[in-house]
Amino acid sequence: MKTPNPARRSEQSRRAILTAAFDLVAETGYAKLTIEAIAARAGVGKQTIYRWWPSKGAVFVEAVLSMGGGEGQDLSLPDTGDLGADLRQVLRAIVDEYNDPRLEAMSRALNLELLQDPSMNTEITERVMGPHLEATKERLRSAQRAGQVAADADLDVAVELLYGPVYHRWMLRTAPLTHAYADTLVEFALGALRPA
Amino acid sequence: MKTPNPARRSEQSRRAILTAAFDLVAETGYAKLTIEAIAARAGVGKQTIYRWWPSKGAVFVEAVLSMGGGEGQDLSLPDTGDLGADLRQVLRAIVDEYNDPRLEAMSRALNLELLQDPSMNTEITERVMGPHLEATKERLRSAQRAGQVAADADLDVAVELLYGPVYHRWMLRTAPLTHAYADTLVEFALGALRPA
Amino acid sequence: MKTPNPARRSEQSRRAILTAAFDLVAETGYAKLTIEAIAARAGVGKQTIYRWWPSKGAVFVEAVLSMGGGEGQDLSLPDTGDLGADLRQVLRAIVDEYNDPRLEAMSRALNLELLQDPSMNTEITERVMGPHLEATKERLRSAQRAGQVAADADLDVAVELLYGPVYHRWMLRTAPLTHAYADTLVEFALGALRPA
Amino acid sequence: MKTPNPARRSEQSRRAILTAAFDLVAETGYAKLTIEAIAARAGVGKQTIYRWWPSKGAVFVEAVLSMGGGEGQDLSLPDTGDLGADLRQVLRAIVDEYNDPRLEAMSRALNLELLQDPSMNTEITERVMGPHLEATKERLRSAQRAGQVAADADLDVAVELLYGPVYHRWMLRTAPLTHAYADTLVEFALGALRPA
DNA sequence: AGATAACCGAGACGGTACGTCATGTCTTAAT
DNA sequence: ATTAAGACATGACGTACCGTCTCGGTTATCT
Repeated sequence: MKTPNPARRSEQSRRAILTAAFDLVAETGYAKLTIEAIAARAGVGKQTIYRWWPSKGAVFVEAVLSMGGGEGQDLSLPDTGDLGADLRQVLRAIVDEYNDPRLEAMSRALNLELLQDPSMNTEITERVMGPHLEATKERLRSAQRAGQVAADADLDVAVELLYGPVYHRWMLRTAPLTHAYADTLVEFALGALRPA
Repeated sequence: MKTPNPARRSEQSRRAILTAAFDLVAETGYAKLTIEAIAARAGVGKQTIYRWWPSKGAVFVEAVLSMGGGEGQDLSLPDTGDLGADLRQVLRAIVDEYNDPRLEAMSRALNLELLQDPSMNTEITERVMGPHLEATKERLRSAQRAGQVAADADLDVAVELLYGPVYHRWMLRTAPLTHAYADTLVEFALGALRPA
Repeated sequence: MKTPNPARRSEQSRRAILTAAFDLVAETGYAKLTIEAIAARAGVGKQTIYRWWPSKGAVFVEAVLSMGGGEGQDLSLPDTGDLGADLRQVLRAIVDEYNDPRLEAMSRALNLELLQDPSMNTEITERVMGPHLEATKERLRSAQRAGQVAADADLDVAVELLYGPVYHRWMLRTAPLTHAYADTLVEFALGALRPA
Repeated sequence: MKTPNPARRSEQSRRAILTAAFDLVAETGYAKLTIEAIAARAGVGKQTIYRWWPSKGAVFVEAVLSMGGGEGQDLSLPDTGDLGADLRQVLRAIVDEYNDPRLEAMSRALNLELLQDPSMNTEITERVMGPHLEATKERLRSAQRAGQVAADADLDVAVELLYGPVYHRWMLRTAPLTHAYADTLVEFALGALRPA
């Protein structure tokens, strides 16, 4: 198994493959996504996929990254001074995303890959979810400076306090994800984080 | 396709299938679990599996339920009067479970199935995870009666406040799951839930 | 690799495969014969072919045997008492076969398989060509009894003296295969075999 | 597709390719000979092969011609005056060649190519086998002049009478190729060819 | 001497077929 | 009627080569 030379790589094929993968998931679902289908749809030989990606999961993750927004955008949270309002806005947006079937399917697929292939973990966590978590942490840091959040609060945990419950409810479908739920969560979080 | 008659079902085959499925996951991982492998290991015809279960996920879930503890046991939390201590004990136990490779693999498989097959959701959520959530809710209700938790707190959300973060951290592997982390979580939760 | 159980074998699939293989060679030539094409044409899974035959060559040979006349027929040469006339008739018939594009293609394929796969040799030699050689030897034996052939002549070699040259000329295409050529050959052979 | 300019052809690459092809057949057999393997072994780009040869068969034939003796040598048969002795010597040598695994493999490959690719026929027949046949014909012609062979005998057929049977027996493996067999063949041939 | 072609090595590309694996359906014999 | 056994059509897997197609890097002529 010799390693291919990236300099000679066909950018056209690369894009065709990512587009095909992304569209196929949107159209038929991740379960029916196959390397053969991607290759056929992209008008590409299977080997071209196997040459550059280790698994269909890797193709999909890269497709999501390069299609869905990409990495160049600004993910930072609003900072109006009203921490509660700002967090409510973000959590409501997340709830909305989970309620959008299209985005929900992508999220489902991403999490599935996370579970299936540990080697994929870093890729997904750091590049897809990480930035959002980091941005939220930044907003909390700002609030900390403003004295709205306890100075000694562990902000990594604080972020999980906000997102963990939504994630839990989404994964387990224990109850519907509503704006009211988002608001309740923010209220709880503020209670937990408030300075002594 | 006629529905089979459960009265004539071979209990011996049923047990052999569940045992085989459980052991195979433990030995080779859920990814390599196949109907054919289960049938071969159990010394059973493939049809016997297809006759009684809709998918390999269903076999696995039933295997986990019947092997791993089952449903007959008492899941209720300790109630020493010290809510913080009781919750810490539970969260630490959960953290320990996630750190046990054997149990972690099972949890992984269960969540994977959850993501893959929506029809499996009720089964898994209600029978595997539900009881734990319910027991925790019960303990919180007791604390509520004791005035340690705000009377108007939404206990469903309160439970998620405890488990959501651990779950989030486990799934995303953002940071190690430690007892200290469990304790921090309990502290935050108590802050969020304390009466006004 | 477990050996399959011939009792459960589908006779219908077997015939469909052999027919498909035979027809495909006739239509597109042996070079383009693939297992996939046979399976597709026969409406059969590839595995069903791999289960029962070791190679496409084996399928083809069995196809030729079961289609092209089969083994049940009488291959014995005419015995009019005039050895020369009888042999001329046979050699002319062989020359005609080699000149028939359809039969020539089959012969080509058979000989190709012979060269390619030594394990196929016995099968082809004994079941396809052997009977003809044996029948010819039988006719020569009769001539030997009639005193038309030297009593001590090695009949195996005698048979090769007749067929070897035609075969050589056909394979190497050194010159056209005509009835006159067949006659010349018989004349030479009679000269070589005549009693002292 | 423009025709390349032979003047600029790299002699070094040509030799490397032929050597690689020849050695690969000797080492792994003709069946496993691929253009890619030749190119890799020769340290040559695939295109260089495709530029100068129409098929791997053509490469191989040229390799055999340029490696195995070549065309410059004297193939003429001994002419001691004793036709039988001279022919026996030649046929025994041929039998020995067929019994040498190395040479046998080459012969196998050559005949396989003959069968597979009609366009290769002239090349192989005329350049590899033709000279031997012609030399033998020349020896017979000499014998004809000496009155040891019938004046009206068709010498093309006479040559086939000698080589056809050996070839037949080799291809079909109907019986072992021995010196005794070679001698018998010569005896038969002399009987067939003797003047009336 | 400098330009400019051709060939060269390397190897990526779209394809086709390979031989294997698992799916879910089916048939058979036995219990 | 259920079972163990396993053949079947289907479809995807990951690999091997095919023959074509760029790429830069040498030659080797031809201005």
